Amino acid sequence: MPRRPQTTPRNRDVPQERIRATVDCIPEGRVASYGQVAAEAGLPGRARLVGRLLGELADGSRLPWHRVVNAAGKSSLDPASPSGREQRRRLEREGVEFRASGSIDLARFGWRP
DNA sequence: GGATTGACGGGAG
DNA sequence: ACTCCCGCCAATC
Repeated sequence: MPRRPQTTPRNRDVPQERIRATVDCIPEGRVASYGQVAAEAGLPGRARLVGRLLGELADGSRLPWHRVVNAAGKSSLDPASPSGREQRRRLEREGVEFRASGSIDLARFGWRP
């Protein structure tokens, strides 16, 4: 019987491509949670896959990775790290406001597809 | 090939 | 708001 390839290089990229495409859909000035991105990509419950993917993006990626935050409306990066500050800088430039606690009001800035 | 590790999430207490 | 716990699963030890 022909064996069903489980994790060949080709089909490994399918979920990743769906996630990429979804992140690319988040409009300026809006944020989406990892779980939301996963669900929109047709991969409910796979929030961690979104996080892993974004973590592996090359520096020059044009994907709007900064528009993805966790379900609490906060960045999952260390705010003091270069990428953490970059994320906030980019979001603020798009008009996203941060509370003193560092969280974002998802009711106002959350992406509603 | 088992155990650990996460840019996560939701529920319970 | 916070801790603990469990489900999730590809990558890495």
